[in-house]
Amino acid sequence: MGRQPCCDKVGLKRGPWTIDEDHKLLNFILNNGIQCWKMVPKFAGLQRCGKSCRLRWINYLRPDLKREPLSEAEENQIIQLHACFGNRWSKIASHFPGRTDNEIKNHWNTRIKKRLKLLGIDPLTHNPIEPLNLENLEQKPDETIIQSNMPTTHDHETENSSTSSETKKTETDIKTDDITNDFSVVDNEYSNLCGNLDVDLLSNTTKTMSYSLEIAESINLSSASVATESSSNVVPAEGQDSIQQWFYSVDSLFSYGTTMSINMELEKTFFWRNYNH
DNA sequence: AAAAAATACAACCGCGACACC
DNA sequence: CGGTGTCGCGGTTGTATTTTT
Repeated sequence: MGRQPCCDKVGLKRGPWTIDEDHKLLNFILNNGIQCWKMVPKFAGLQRCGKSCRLRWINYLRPDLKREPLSEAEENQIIQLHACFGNRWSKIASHFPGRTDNEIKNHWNTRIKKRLKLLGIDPLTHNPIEPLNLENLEQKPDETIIQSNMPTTHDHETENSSTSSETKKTETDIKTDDITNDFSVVDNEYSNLCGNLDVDLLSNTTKTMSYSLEIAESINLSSASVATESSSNVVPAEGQDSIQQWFYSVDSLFSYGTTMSINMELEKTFFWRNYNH
């Protein structure tokens, strides 16, 4: 037995709203508020279903909506958030007061996707669009790929790298059995670290990650990607965030092209863990 | 100037989540 | 605890407008 439709569509009007309908709906909601959308059309005198009324209110009639077109700054922020959240439009829209998820979704589909393609970036994965590197595909599983892209403490010339790694391990209570790749760096090693870090590969291969943040630093990443199709499947472990959530939580600023820069707050020790689940 | 194609955006549809009974 | 109703979300479609041929 299938679910019943949300409303009886017989006799209900569809298609574009008229000015008169808008006035009725607007006046009703301003005077009575919203208790139950199903009841709204009935009491407002509209031949519409509640769902249609809700959509019209949210996307068009709400008094707090911004009417002006999305600015370039907003567009850039949408790209950044899309890299973090994927097609979770309501989540993205929640960062833009006065903007709707529908508006942002439409803007993405009609403009931003083209803009990214012109820049040579795949709007789905945020990866640079380039031919597949078969050599890379033939590489061994996760840890091999990541290790080749992730710096290790001996890549850096500091004297205390190893000690910081050991120190950090004692600060976590994650089961080490699951860990296939650990590293940590200290203070001013970030530029080296991130210059070699391929975030895209990491998001494809890393299921979960552990991190901690404290001191303001600025780092550069060699790849302009954080979120990918596969990374949308990331399942955060208890007490941890997915890679997308992590990048968002540190308020990253992406610039598209061959490099991506991120301004973030980092702890003295930046600790990255990779798991095979 | 007219037709065709492209674009932008409003609106609809189906589904999952959640609350309530 | 399962059934039912409502809401909200994301994908898709429809249509008005603009641009191109």
